[in-house]
Amino acid sequence: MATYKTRAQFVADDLRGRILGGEFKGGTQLRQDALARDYDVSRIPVREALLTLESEGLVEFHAHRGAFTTELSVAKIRELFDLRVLLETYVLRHAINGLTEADLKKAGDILRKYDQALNSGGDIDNWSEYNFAFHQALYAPAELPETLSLISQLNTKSDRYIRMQLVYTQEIEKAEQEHHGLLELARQGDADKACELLKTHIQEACEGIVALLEERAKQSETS
Amino acid sequence: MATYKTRAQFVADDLRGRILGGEFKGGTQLRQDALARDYDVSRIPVREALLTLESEGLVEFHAHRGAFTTELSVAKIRELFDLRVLLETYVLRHAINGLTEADLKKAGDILRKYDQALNSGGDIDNWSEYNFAFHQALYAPAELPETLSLISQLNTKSDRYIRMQLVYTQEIEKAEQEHHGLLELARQGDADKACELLKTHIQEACEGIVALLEERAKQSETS
DNA sequence: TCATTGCAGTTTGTATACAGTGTGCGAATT
DNA sequence: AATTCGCACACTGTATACAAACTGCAATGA
Repeated sequence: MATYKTRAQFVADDLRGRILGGEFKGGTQLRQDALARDYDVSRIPVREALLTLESEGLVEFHAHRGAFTTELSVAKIRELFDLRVLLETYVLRHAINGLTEADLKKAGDILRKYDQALNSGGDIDNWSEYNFAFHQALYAPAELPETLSLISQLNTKSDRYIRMQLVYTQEIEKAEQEHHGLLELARQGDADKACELLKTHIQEACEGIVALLEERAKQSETS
Repeated sequence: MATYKTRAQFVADDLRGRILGGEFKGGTQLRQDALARDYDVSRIPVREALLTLESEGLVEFHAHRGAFTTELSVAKIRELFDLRVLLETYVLRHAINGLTEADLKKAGDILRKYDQALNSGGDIDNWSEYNFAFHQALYAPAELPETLSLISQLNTKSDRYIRMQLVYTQEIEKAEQEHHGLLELARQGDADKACELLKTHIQEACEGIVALLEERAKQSETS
């Protein structure tokens, strides 16, 4: 969370993007030496970056065998999304109370920017950022930084799968509509309905991912 | 979470204990060189340990100025305890459904061991471990590993303050009684009452800590 | 007197170097 | 032919070494 950029942090940020972007499938070994050559740094900042990613749950260390990208089971994905429902409805409820015009405008601006990017054929990397930015903007007025940090953690862990779903299904438009709905309910101050919508928003994404994963599992069985 | 022990992990574990034990007050600088000499290792594992502790929220890095122990504001403490209520009642509810005799016995055993340690004048370090072990035993049957991990995070962040409260007030006996009550309600399968008790158990601890901190703030003002 | 600049000392962040441990392949044995 | 042993290689984990950056103090100037 430090505001400055060490080499280690640069590597961590870039590597996170590569993992979330799907460049490394689950369980692949990340060799420190190779990564060090990739980024033209020594292995020390690479190790530190890997440790950071370990704490984020994207990577696991094994004794004297180094770091491997993690892969989530369907059960864990379900658990993560259930947690997201629990925590995000919790903050949304808190946020809606103290929502100002400025907050609504900010969230609306992000949403509009995102609409534009979408219409002009924006790609997935941007989508993740916009999606996260919108949710954060909506949650920020709750002034619960620790909670937001937890939510951010959960998102990081599941982001790979969300992107996967977006690539293979056409869920983006639907998510977009739900975002507009969410913003409208927030504007009206209807916390119950907003939370209900948020809940189904998250749960449907989860089910989409699970369906996709199980279909894949079947395919690799028969092949 | 790797199961093996590198020097870095040893340092991290020990240092965590020292921070939580109150050896370093909030905001004190942790010099890598000094720690390296302390543990008779080079600065590399020390740095890695500090990075681990940073991800746990016990330490903060500042640009070219190294690591400092963090200090929580009253608002953040309240937020953390509110989160604990939310997450712990959530898992307790799930756990109570699938609770077996073996689970109850395990939790009971821990509680008994803890009673013994308490009667023979056990100290605070042990208390933290026992307390955590008891809660984990009670929550484990929920089979929600990610959730338990989040709860564990929250506990780590607030553990310093819990210990402080226990040192300065005589809350241990009360907590102990509540633990027994919790176990009994779990045995009866009364999720509602158990969650209610857990909620007040956590909230009262929070209020105790906040009262203590505010008293201290007043004292340092007048002095 | 107070602010500003420059320098020395200290500490971090990283590169290089090295020792220990796991891995995989081939030889030897049954 | 299959299994076990051993050796060479590869990679990790850590120590040492070095450069950049920050801190604090002293000297200078207004």
